[in-house]
Order: sequence, then C-alpha cells, then structure tokens
Amino acid sequence: MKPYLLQTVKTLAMLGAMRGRIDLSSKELAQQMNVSQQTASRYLLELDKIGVITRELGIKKQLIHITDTGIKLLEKEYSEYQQIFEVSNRIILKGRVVSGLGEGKYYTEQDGYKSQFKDKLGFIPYPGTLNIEVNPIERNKIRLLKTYNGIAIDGFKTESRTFGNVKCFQAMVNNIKGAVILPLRSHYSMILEFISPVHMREASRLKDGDEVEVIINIYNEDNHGD
Amino acid sequence: MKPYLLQTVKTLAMLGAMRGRIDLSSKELAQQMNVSQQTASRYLLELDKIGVITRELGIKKQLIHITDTGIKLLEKEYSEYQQIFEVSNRIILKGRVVSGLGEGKYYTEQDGYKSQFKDKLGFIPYPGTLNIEVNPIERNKIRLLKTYNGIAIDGFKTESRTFGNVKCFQAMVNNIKGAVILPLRSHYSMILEFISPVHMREASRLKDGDEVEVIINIYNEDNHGD
DNA sequence: ATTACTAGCATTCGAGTAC
DNA sequence: TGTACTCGAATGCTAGTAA
Repeated sequence: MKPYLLQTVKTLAMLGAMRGRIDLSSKELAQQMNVSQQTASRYLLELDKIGVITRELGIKKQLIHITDTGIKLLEKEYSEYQQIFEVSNRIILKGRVVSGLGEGKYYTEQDGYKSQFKDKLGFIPYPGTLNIEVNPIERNKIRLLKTYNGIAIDGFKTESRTFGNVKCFQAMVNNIKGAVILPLRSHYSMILEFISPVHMREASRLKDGDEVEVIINIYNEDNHGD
Repeated sequence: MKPYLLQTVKTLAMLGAMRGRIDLSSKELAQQMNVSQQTASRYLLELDKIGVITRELGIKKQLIHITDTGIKLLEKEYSEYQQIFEVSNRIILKGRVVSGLGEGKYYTEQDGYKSQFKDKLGFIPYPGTLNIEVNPIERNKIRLLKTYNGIAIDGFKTESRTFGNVKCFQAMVNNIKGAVILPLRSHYSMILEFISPVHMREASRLKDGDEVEVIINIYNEDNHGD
C-alpha cells in the first residue's frame, strides 16, 4: 500500500465515506489534501482500481464509498496507532520457533524452580521451553522488557551446582497462556524462552521455523527495574 | 508532511522509538518498510532534518529517538483515526481540578464576553472558571476538540485592551451543565476552562486535585473548522 | 460543471560505491 | 560491518486540455 493512497483513504473516511456514499469532486478532495485536482483524480482512480473504494460518476461530483477492503486497511492502521499510544502494559513481538539444546528441559525440571513457578505463576511448566528467536528488528523490545521487574524467581544451590536468579513475565503464544523467562545476568540474547502448562509444540502444532506472536504482559509502567 | 515520512515515524514508534532511544540500522528499517537501504537512510536523514527524530551515529547502528515534534505528529494522526472509528457527538475526558491565576474571573466578568455567553450559551457564567488539567493520556482529545468549530465568541476591544476570539462547547461536569472555553489562538494547553451558572467549587464541593469527568458536546461531525 | 488524458517537469527510488 | 553520496531509471506531480 502506497503511503499517499493510505492517506487518501483516511481523508475519505474522515469525510464520512466509511459510513456511506459521499458526494465529492476531485477538486474538493484536492483541496482537502493539498494536491492538484489531477492528482486527486488519479488517487481516486488508483483506489478504485485496487478495490479500496467504489465510485459512481454523476453529472457533477462522484459518489464515493470505502469498501470492506478499505475499511480493513484503516482498521489495521488504527490498531497500530493504538499499539503505539495505548497498549503500554504489554509488549507484542514476533519470532520463529527454534530448537534449543535441551537446557530448557533440564532447568524446568529443577525443583528449586518448579516450586516457584507453581507459587508465582500458578502453573507447573511442561518440561522444556519453547525457544523463540525474536525477529532481529524487534530486539529493542527485549531490551525494553529487561527494564521491567517482572516476577522474580530466586536462584538456589544444589549439591552439584548453582542456579541463578531469573525473572518471568506472564505471556501468551498462540492463545495459550504461559510465561517468558529471562535470566537476570546474561549476555544479550535474541532467544526468548516460553514456558506453559502444556507441550507447546504438540498443543499448538509448532515446529522449527514457524512464526509465532508473543504477547508479554508487563503489568504497569511503574514496574521499571534497575 | 510527506506521507512516506509519516509512515516512517509510525514504524519507528512501533519499534519503541517514542519511549526511548532504539538501536536501528538503515538496513533494518529498510527491511521493515520494504524499501532499499538507501531509501531508508534518506528517510532518516529527512526526519532528522525536520526535527522529528534525533539520531546518534554509533560505530555500527544508529540510536534513534522521536522528538516531541514527532510525537505530536503521531498524536494528530492517531486522533484522526479515533475520529474515524469512534463515531460520537461528544468527547469525554478526565482531569484534575487545579487553581488558575484568577484570570478566569477577570475574563468572565467582561461585559463583552458576558453578553455573548448569555445569548449563545443561555446563561451568565458565575465569575471565574474551573480549571481542569486534562489527564495527559487524553491530550489528543483536546486536539480533536480544537478541530471543531464550536460556538464562536467574538473578541472585542475596551479602552485599555483587546480580548481575542474564543470558542465554546456545551459541556457537563459533575452533572452540572456549562461550557468549556478554548482560546482560538493559543499554544498547546492541557488546561480546560469550564464555566457554568453556578460556583462549581461550592456547588459540587470541588477542590484542587479532585478528579472530574468532562463531557463535551461537539454537536455533529460536519462541524469541523480550519 | 465535472473527469481524466497527455506531456513534460519534479521527485523519489535503488544500484553502485566511497568512506 | 555501517552511512550516505551520485546518478540514471522509475514514479509522481501538475498544467493544459478534451470530452
């Protein structure tokens, strides 16, 4: 979608073309958008061609109506602005399912962690984590996520070794509730580890390379750490 | 504002550049926007030039942050989408009662305004205005409000000075009918001034810091100004 | 009145490439 | 790696104008 066409549909919507047909000449649209009459005319032709609006040419102006395709376009744009301004208590990011080294299973089976997961998250995770390689462009969101306190899971010691502190955030993948786990001290990683009461790869039919959306709950904005 | 630049700022905002600096290369932005690296680089240069973003060039990527100017741009766009989807003949917003500088009393006592209030609003306001500091998250609604014509109150001159044009909207606070007043030419303000036939602080037992809801009547959608 | 074509100018694009 | 310049091609713009 060309940006100027999107702006045109938006302008039409603001003039009421989403709710019904509006009487509009290319000259009027041109004035509204600060372009020439010819350009406005071309915009309308292009939008018509790609099925975003319907037109009926009258003897004078034209009757313009935004189609469902056009409405979907606007809704998508609107929801993106909502994400920018309103949905600040959660972070949404996309990534791909990848295979880990089996470490996730080892960690989630430790009683020291398991009991805390049950107490603080309300579920005992299925052994193993779903590793999600976050889309490179969204790694800034991981950095942002790390500034929130989240749910603290304390480290502990066993006879053989030490397990470090981690923090969790309630999260959702493919409509299944769970949590993402972040090690407190770690190098910068683009892999998110997701745990849930069920076996994700089975319940959600996920395999390596599948793209998933992770919705992470960060509770509130005052929850900043560090 | 060129449409493609607006889209660029929106993309940056979705990547978190409104909340803080984000690490981003022109190549990554290019992928996100489906343009070439060169074009993305130019977009960033243009946005920097017009003061919409700030950049810090690092050894690798660049640190990008959206300025207040850029945020205002996005807010304007967002409020226009709200207008499209939230069809309503009124704007509801919340704020807190704050103290003014006594100016409200001075203005509401001017005969030049008083007579027009009586004619056009149907009441003579109690001397003084109830100043309401609008909840920051709802400041976009004020911008939206400003795009409506409202009820025009003409400016006038006295021997000593000039009083500017203002516009009003019928409004309600704590179930008491009155109007909000907006100066026609003014910098961006988060303070709404509410007038009514009665002394609001007394009739409604309001004091500084109290939260109030303001319901503003904008009549109809064709009532746009400018 | 309109819409919208054509022609030519202006802007924008991306490949190549310097740094 | 990066950023960002040059420059030819592609796209977009408007004036003139036909219908």
